[in-house]
Amino acid sequence: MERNRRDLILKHLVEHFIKTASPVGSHTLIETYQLPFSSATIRNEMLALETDGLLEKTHTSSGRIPSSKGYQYYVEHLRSKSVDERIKQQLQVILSQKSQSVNDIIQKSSEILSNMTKLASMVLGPNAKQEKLMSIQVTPLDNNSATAVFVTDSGYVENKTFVLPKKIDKDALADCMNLINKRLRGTPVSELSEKMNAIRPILEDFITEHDVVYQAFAQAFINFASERLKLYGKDSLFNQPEFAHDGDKLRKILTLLESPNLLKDFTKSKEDLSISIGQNPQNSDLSIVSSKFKLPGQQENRIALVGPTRMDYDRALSALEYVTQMLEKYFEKNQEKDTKEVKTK
Amino acid sequence: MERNRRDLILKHLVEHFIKTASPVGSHTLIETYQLPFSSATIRNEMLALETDGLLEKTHTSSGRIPSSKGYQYYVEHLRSKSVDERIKQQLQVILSQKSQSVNDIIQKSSEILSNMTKLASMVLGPNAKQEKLMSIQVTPLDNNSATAVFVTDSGYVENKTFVLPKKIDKDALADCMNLINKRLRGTPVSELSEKMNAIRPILEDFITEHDVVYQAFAQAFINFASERLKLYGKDSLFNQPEFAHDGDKLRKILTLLESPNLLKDFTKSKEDLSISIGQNPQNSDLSIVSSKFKLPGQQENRIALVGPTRMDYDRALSALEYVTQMLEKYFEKNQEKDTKEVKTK
DNA sequence: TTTTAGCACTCAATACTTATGAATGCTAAA
DNA sequence: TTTAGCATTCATAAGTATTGAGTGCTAAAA
Repeated sequence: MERNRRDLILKHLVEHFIKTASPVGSHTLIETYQLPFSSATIRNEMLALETDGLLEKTHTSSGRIPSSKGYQYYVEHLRSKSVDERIKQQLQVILSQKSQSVNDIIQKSSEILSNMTKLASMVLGPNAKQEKLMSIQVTPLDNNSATAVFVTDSGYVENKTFVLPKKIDKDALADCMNLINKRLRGTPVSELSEKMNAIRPILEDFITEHDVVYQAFAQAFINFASERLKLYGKDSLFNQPEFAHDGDKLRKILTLLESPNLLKDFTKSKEDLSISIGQNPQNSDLSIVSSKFKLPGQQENRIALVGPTRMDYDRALSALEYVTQMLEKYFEKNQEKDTKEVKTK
Repeated sequence: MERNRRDLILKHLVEHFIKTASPVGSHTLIETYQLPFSSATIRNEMLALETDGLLEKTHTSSGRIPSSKGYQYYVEHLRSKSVDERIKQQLQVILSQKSQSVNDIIQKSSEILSNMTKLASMVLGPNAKQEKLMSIQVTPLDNNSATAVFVTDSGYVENKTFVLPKKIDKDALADCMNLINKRLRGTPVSELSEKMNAIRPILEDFITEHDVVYQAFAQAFINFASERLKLYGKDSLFNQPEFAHDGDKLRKILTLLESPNLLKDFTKSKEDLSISIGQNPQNSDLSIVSSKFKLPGQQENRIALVGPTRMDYDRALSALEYVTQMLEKYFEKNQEKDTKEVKTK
C-alpha cells in the first residue's frame, strides 16, 4: 500500500522529468497527474525516496530529479514496456521490402530506432577476431596501381589501393593471388598477420617488389582487428537540452562516440539487454542501452542507443527489444524457408 | 602611397581579427603593430575602408571586423603565401614512408592539413560518373548469404551483402558472375543501371531467384553515383569560438558537412584553387577553400578546408596548395619511375 | 593638404541590486 | 496518517549603475 504510492510518485516523477528536463515539485505532480493526495504528503514521500537515494535535489529549495539509482529502479520495476505502434509499422515496412542487403536492413532499422527515440543509435559489428577471411581479390586498375579487396565470413569488406612501384606481370600477380587465397582462406582474422608472414617467401618468388603488396595486406589486416561500429542520428544529441548549450560537453560526447574502445566496455556485456545509466566516468550524464541480436551466420551484433541519463528508458528499451527480436526472427525465417525448400526438392 | 597604408592597415586588421576573434580598434592596431600613425589617422583610414565595403562594425562604437569582401581582398592581394615548415616536414615524413596505399597517403595528408590549420578537412573523390567498373566479385559466405564487391577504375570499392532466398548452386553463380563481369567490365558508372537491365535475362537463365541479386547490384550502382566524401578533424570546429557556444549553429554545420550535395557546389569549380568566403546561404559565417589534385589514373580529386569565415586564409591556402602540389608530384614521380624502368628493360 | 590631439558620445559587457515565485521542511491541527 | 499553513531557500529574471574600449568630429599643428 505504502510502497505502491511511493512507487507511483517515483514513476510519475521520472516520466515527468524525462519530458520536461527540469526538477519536479510536489505541486506540479498533483496537478498534472491528478493525484488524490495533498502536496505535503507528496513531499513526505519524496523525502523518503530521497533518503533511499532514488531522488536528488539540485538545490535546497528545488524540486526533485531522479538519481542514477532512481532511473535504475524505474527501469527495473516501474516502466511500462510498451512499444510505439509507429515503430512496429515502420519496421514492418522495411522488413517487407524484398531483396535488400543485410547491412541495408540493419542500417534502416537502426535509423528507425534513432528517429523514433530521438537518440543516437549505434550498430556494433561482430567481434572481428572470431571472423574468418573468405577471399582476397586484387584488381589491377592501370599499370601503376591495383586494389586489393578482402572479405570475411560475416560479409565485412576491407580494401586497399596501392601503387605498384614496377610494372608487374598481371598473370604472375593473378597466379600469386590464387595461391595466397588458397593459403589464407578460412584463416581467423586474429591469425592473419602471423600467417601472412609465413607466406612472405611465396610473394618473393612471384613479385620482385613484393614489399608493397605485403605492406598493403598487412595494413588491411590491422584494420580488420579494430571494432566495427556505425553511428546514426548523432544529430539527435544536439537537440537534447542538457547538451545543446554546452559545446564542450557535446564535443566530449561526440569524440567518445567515435572511439569504439570506450564504448565497447558498456556494450560487450553478454546479457541480451545491457543498461548503463550515467556510469561513464567521463560523462556521468550519458546513458547507453543496448540489445544483442544474432544473424544467421552465428555472429553476434548489438544495437545501442545513446543519450542523456534523462532519456526515455521505457521507450528506448522497448523499441530496442522489439527491433532486435524482429531482426532475429526475420533472418531466422529466411533461413528456415531455405532449408524447407531444399528438403522438398 | 596612400593605398599602401590603407592596405597595411587592412592586412594587420584582418590578421589580428583572425587571431583574436573580436573587433579590432584603432588603438589596439597601433600598439600591437607599432604603427607610426596616430589613432585618429587609423580611424580615418578605417572609415575609408568601411566605405569601400571592406570593413564592418558590429555596433556604432565597436572596433572593425573584416567583411566577406574584405577577406576576399585580403586573400587576393595581401596574404603572405608562406607555408609552415612543420607542414612541409610532416608531409615529407608521410611521403617518404614506402608501401602505403593511395588512400592512406591522401587520408594522412588530409589529417595533417586539418591538424595544422585547426580546420575540418574534406577529401572529395573523383566524379563517380566518369569512372568505369573494373570488376564484380561475389563471395558466398554460407549457404544463405553472399557478398558482392564492386571495384571501379579509381579504386573505389562498394559492397553489398545479401541473403539468398534459395540455396543457389555455387557453380552456377560463379559462371553467371564471370559472364556478367565480361559484359559490364569497363562500363562507365553512369551507364551501369541501363546495362544491368539489359543483362537481366542472363541472370534469369542462371538463377531462379534472380531478383535478389539484381536488386543488390542495382542498389550498389546507385551508391556509386553519389559523391564520395571523407571528412577529417571536424572536432576542430568545436574549438572555433564562433561555433563553440552556439549548439544550433554547430548542428547545422555538421549536418551540412555530411551532405555532399551542398558542398559539391562550393568545390566543383574547375579552378585549381577555389575560395568561398561566407557565401553559403545557410551559414554565412562558413568558408570553404579547396584545391584540386590529379592522381595518375587521371581522376580529379579535391581537398577542402572548412571553417569559420574568420579562418586563417593565408595559412589554409598556402598549406592546401603545398600539399596538393606535393601529392601530384609524388604520384607523378612514382609513375615516371615505372616507365623509365620499363624502357630500360 | 595631411595629420594629430582632444573631447563628447555610444554601447556591449559586467556587476550589483532587487523582486518574483516555485519549491522546500516543519509544526500543529484534522 | 494526512493535511493546512507558514517561514525559509534559492534560481531566475528584471532593473540599474559602472566601466571601458571604441567611435566621429572639430580645430589646431605640421
